[in-house]
Amino acid sequence: MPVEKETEEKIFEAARKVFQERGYEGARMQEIADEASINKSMLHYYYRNKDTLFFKVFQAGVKKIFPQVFEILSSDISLKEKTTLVVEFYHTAFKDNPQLPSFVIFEMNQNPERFKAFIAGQSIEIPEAFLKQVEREIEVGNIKPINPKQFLMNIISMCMMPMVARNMVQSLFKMDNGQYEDFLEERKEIIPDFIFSGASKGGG
Amino acid sequence: MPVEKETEEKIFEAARKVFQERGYEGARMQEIADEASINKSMLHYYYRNKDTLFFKVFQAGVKKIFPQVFEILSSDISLKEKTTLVVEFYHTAFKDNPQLPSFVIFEMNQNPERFKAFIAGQSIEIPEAFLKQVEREIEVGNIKPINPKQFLMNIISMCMMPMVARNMVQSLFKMDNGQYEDFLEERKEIIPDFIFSGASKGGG
DNA sequence: GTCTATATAACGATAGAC
DNA sequence: GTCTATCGTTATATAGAC
Repeated sequence: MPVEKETEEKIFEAARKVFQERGYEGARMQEIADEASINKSMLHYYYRNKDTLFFKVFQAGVKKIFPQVFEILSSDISLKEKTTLVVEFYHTAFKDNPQLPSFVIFEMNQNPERFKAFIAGQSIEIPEAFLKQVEREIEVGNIKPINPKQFLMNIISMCMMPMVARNMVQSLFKMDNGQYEDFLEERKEIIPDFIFSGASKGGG
Repeated sequence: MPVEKETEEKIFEAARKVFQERGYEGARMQEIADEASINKSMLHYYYRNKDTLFFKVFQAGVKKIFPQVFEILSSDISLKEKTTLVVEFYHTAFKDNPQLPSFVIFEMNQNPERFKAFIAGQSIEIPEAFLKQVEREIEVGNIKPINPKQFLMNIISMCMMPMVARNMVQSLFKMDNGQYEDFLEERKEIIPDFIFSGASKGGG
């Protein structure tokens, strides 16, 4: 059994946890080593320095947030079905590490230039097919006129904001962890309904 | 003219900028001093240490985000009017420092215990009157049944997410600063409409 | 590959002259 | 109040034995 691979993965997993919890600046190499139960020097042996290790973690994080959603958005199903699937994805994908969205968003704000190139390099791009589909649904008269990007923004916002601002909202709503998880679970049904029907009983 | 007050405020303003840009861990006392064009020792003379200075900045930030919104929410106007006012508030209040929401949310996630007491101490609390109003509107039949907290969460999400995740969204949508500001401006009208009418043309 | 020991640099904070 | 000089600590990173 190759011990190298095991240690390398242990380090990565520990780094993922610490970086997501504390951010790049707040993370300590020593804490990562402790979390992985290995010697601090091993971090440098496997991943030359803090920057390299961080970037691997960040990169993996981005790949967990975008590609699957973009795949749903470019698939050949109705707008309503897409919405439901996207909402469901965001409410299940981050159950094991709820801090991931917040981590990626914050680090993106810290260093926009650094990651613009990264996004451009990967095929991380809003699917043109989705934007066209929204426009078509408007022309046909199924939905009301709206900028397709605004439509998408509304969906993403309602999904991610409660995760990104979890501690703030949880404090304000005076909920414990269990109650907040129920709150999030409830949103899986509420959001698609809210998007397509709105709040008014009579409709638009 | 009392020079003390001037210097103290210059420091605070510089600290606000640097903390909001880099976060607590990323902020450097030297950078704050440079930003304020004063000697580094002055930071300690006026605000004992980094923690004290940070807390003052954070505290001021929280007070810019919540009280005014909660005042709107507890005022004696219709649900639709409240929604419009809240959306408008969030889209004008942070034009001078767009990073404020992101800053408060991130630092809240970093240290939840530390600020729960602070929130409890201040009268920062979801107005009971607002939640009751939503319930009443449901009973009367003006809006469809929904958990009032979910209703509020949807509004806040659609307002704040585009600011919090600005660099991420701006990269994905390939917008420059001007285009993104137009995008945000457009949301002032879109969000209230989206909330009360939804996307479907026929309504709910 | 894994350890101990240490180099090197940066940061927050203070002392003390003016 | 404001400055220079410096202390004490902690962080990343490396050298070198095993």
